[in-house]
Parts: sequence; C-alpha cells; structure tokens
Amino acid sequence: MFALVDCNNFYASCERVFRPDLVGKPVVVLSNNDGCVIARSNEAKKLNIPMGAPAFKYEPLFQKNKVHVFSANFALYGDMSHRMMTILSDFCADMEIYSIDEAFLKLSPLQDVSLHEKGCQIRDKATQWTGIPVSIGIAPTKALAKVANHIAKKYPEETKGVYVIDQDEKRIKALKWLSIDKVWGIGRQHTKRLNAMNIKTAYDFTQLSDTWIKKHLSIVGQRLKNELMGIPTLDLEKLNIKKTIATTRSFDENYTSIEPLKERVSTFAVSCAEKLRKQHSCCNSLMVFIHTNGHRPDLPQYSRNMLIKLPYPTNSGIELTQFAIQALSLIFKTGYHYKKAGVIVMDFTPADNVQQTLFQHRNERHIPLMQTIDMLNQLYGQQKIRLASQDTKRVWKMKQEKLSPRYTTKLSDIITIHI
DNA sequence: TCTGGGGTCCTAGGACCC
DNA sequence: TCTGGGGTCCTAGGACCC
Repeated sequence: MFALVDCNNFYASCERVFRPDLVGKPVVVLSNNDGCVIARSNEAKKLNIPMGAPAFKYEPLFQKNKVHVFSANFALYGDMSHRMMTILSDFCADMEIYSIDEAFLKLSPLQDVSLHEKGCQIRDKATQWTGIPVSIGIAPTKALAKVANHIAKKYPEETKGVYVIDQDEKRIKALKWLSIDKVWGIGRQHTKRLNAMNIKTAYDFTQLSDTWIKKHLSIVGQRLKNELMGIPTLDLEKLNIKKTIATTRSFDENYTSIEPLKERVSTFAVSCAEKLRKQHSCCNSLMVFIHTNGHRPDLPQYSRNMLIKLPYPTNSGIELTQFAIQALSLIFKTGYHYKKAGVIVMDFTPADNVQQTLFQHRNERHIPLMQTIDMLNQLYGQQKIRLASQDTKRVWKMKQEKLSPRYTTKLSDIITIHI
C-alpha cells in the first residue's frame, strides 16, 4: 500500500510553528518579490483569497480581515521540509520525496496495527515533532493515495486527517465523489475536453475506453486510468538527480540597459553552477532568456531565449557566467523594459566522468577553486565569495517586506523564550 | 506602481542513416 | 502506369505537477 503524506498549507503552517499566536488566524505567504499569494491557511482560504492572487490587488482585503502576510522564507521552509522527511523516513525507508511538502511511503504488510492506525501514528509523530499538521491518504496505488489524501483534507473532522481506501466499494465511492479536475494529472486543458464529453468525476474517467484515453491523453492518461482502477502502475521514484536546473527571477523595477541584466544573469549562472556541483553534475547546454512585463500590454513586448551548446561540459561558475553573458549579448535589444530573466542549464553528465574534447576543455584549475568557494560560502554565508561581474555592492534587492526570521537556520534568528 | 519559481514527461515532425 | 522499408536522434511545443 502507498501512503501519501501531505503537509497542510505547508508554507503558512511553517510560519505558524514559531508564531503560535497565529493559530486560528488567516495567514498568507507571498511569492518572491512579494508578488502573489502562494500559500494560504484554511482561514485565508475561507476569505476567498485565491491561489496566485496578486498581493497589491488584495491589500484592502488583507487589511480589512487582519490577514497576516509573510514574504516567502524558503530557508525556513526548506529546513522544516527536511525535518519532516527525516521523521517520515524513520517510519519507512521505502519513500519518495515527491515535493517540498509531500512524500509517498510504500508500506509493507502490517502485523500489529491496521493501516488506519499506522497512518494515525505517522500523523501524530510528524505533527508533534515538527509542529506542522499533515494529512495522509493510504491506498493500493499512488493515484488512489492522492484521492484518499483529498478526502482526509476535505473532511478533517470525520477522518482526523487519515483516510484509507482498501476496499473496492470505498474506491468507487471516492472516485464518484472526486470531480475530474481534482484528479492528479488532469489539469485545465484535459478538464475542458473531458467536461465537454460529460465526464465530470474520476469515476466517469475510469469508464472511458483505453483507445480513447490513449489517443487523447497519451500513455500518461492510460497509466492514470489503471491507477484509479486500483492496478498499480506507478512505482516510487527515488532518483533525485535533476535533469534541468534553473535560476530565474522577476525584477523589482524594469531594466532598459544591458548592464544590470549582465549582473543578474551572472548571478543566475553562478547559482546554477552551485546547484550543479551539489548534485555532482556538469552541464553541456545553457539557456538564457529575457522578457518584458507581460502584464503591461501598453508597453512594447519582447521575449527571447538563446540556447547554447557548450564546447565542453562544466560546472564552473566562472565559465558558465562567460557563456551566459555571451548568450545574453546575442539576444539583448535596446528600447524595451525588461522585467524578468533567467538561466537554465541542461544536458548533464556526471562531474567525475567528463568526456574531454580534442581542442577545447574546461579549465581544470576551476575545480579546486569552486570547491573552495563552496566551502567558504557554506562557512560564512551564501554569496560571500562572488564574481566581480556580480552585484558586489549588494545593490540588488528582492522585495521582501514581510520576511519572518530564519528561526532554524540562522544563529542570530533563534527565538528567545522568556520564562 | 505592483502579477513567482522550479520542475517532469510525452508526442509529432523533421533530418538523418542504411 | 509504376518510385521501399526500417530505423535513430533531436527539437519544439504542450500537457502536467508542486
């Protein structure tokens, strides 16, 4: 059986762990730049604040309802996630970390307790040890575990946050209850098409013919149907090596010249290189993109990307920066207000198994240099060592007006308790 | 004034090979 | 009159997830 453990309103719950005074009150967390709402407590959801709501448009509603607003604090969320996953892995080594706030556990047959009791044990320990409430769905397939999780979340009173689908009647009842757009793997486009055919629930979906599903939703849809029918088709995926890595940001203001863009792109390339080294990969291709603000149709729009094949695989921040700046220079045009840029690296090879080429290869001396930079940055704080092309004067700032302390990852931010 | 960031997988079609 | 058959690799685009 698969158990899906999902943290409730994860980012909002993280903010509450060290602010117990906020329990029962509406809390929202904003995206980078304090742009839009990316997490909401149940109380905030009840105020009809949608996911992705632009913060500036909802400011009056926040004020009126005393909504507690936070800037995204990914240092905190990442650390809390790590704590959660560590606790879950104690219960079950056979685990897939599916996202920052979700994990699938593969439960082996239990002797002493029922599945439901097991789920309750996991829920209690996870919540007590991290302070974050979780919901758990247990079922014979991953897609059905997702369905069970939905039920646990939707009916916290009745289920106490744990729901098990272990009989066919329960499976069918659940599928008839779940509307098609809530099914894992069915997004907006598929919903539109299915609704047009009068397919409204997950159950309706399982009644479609294999041929139709395969033709219109490809093999992915076929797998989903199997899973919903209770036929295990998807297994845990444990390989955690990424296939693409990106660092992209919107800017607080618009840039019209290439200089500030060069600085941003350098910083993004350095960040990609760091992430590459963390997973011991080198990349063979790099893409840079820039674009104007799509929400301003009154301004001239421009959007381009440039993908370059590197002459040799590398994870050196210096080399990637050089290539990224080259790419940027090729696509930059004056006369536009740039709002966003990014660097994406792809086409990886293992760092310890790099194929050399005859004429050009990476600067080997960068390897120990990057190790030293990584070490210093880890010791003295992120980006302590930077390239000269980066923002050495710390001019660039993300809008983060409501940032909470880094309670768990910064010594000076640890809370003091007065007794 | 102000609207996020980071991923995965699949398919069709073109270019190429013998 | 009539013009084969069987592959691989790559890319862009579309769908999805959190």
